[in-house]
Amino acid sequence: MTYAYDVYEDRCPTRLVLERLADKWALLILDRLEGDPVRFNHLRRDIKGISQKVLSQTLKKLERDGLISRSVFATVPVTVEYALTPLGRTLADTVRTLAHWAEHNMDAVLAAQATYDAAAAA
Amino acid sequence: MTYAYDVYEDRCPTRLVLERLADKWALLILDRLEGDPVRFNHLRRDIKGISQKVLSQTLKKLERDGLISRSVFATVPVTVEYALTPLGRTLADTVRTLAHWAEHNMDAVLAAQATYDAAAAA
DNA sequence: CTCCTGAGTTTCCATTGGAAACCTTCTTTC
DNA sequence: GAAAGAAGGTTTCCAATGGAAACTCAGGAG
Repeated sequence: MTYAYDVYEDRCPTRLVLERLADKWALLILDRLEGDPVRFNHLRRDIKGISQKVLSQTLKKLERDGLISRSVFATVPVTVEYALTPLGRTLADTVRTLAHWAEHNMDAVLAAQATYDAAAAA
Repeated sequence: MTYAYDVYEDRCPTRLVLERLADKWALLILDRLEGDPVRFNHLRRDIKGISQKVLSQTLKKLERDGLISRSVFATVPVTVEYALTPLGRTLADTVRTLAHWAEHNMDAVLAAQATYDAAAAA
């Protein structure tokens, strides 16, 4: 089965979706949302280094694309929970693998960098 | 088994690797390099819309991290081939899944966007 | 001579990203 | 009753990144 879409094509709408996923913050957010829903400030604390602006922007884009859902609860102060949608859940395994690949292969990457830099300096 | 690295931590070196992978051009390049080695201008033509500057920069970074290899052949004009390294090959399945997820789910994403935009306009 | 190809580098401008301050509503603390 | 705090953002500003296009260099081909 072939698809009408081709991510190698400029101007294909899939490119826009790829740009959404090919973002370090988006990947970390999707990874973090596996499991129970998480509140805004909880995400902000867990994903160290993300700014509120970028977190807010990224959540909005992921919600628009149907990957996550946003639920508001009328508590005081108001509580907002984010969670993966069924569509977002289809990405969970892939995102987890990619986001954590670095943790498993960091030593190999560091060794490669050292070799490369040594050769470049020579 | 746990790892010394944690991609949720700011300042963890894995963050740098995640930033490398979380890039639309890097993903498309890695995906395209599955299979036989590919030359610079061939990549440029296949990955529509990439500029020479960004292609060159991205290839250099991926090479430094040990994910791809660069081979120069003394033809005229000189030929340069890029290929996945064994380390890069460990990412092949994940990258392919992520890069092509949009192709398989584009209709669902477009529907979600339409719903979101309609609700926002109301 | 001039043009063409492969593999880049350089230049320039527009968009994006991060840091930090600000906003709003309600509650608790002094 | 003034101030501070928590939740969930928005706004502002500057620096870094991204894309478009031109330029480089070497060696053929016409």
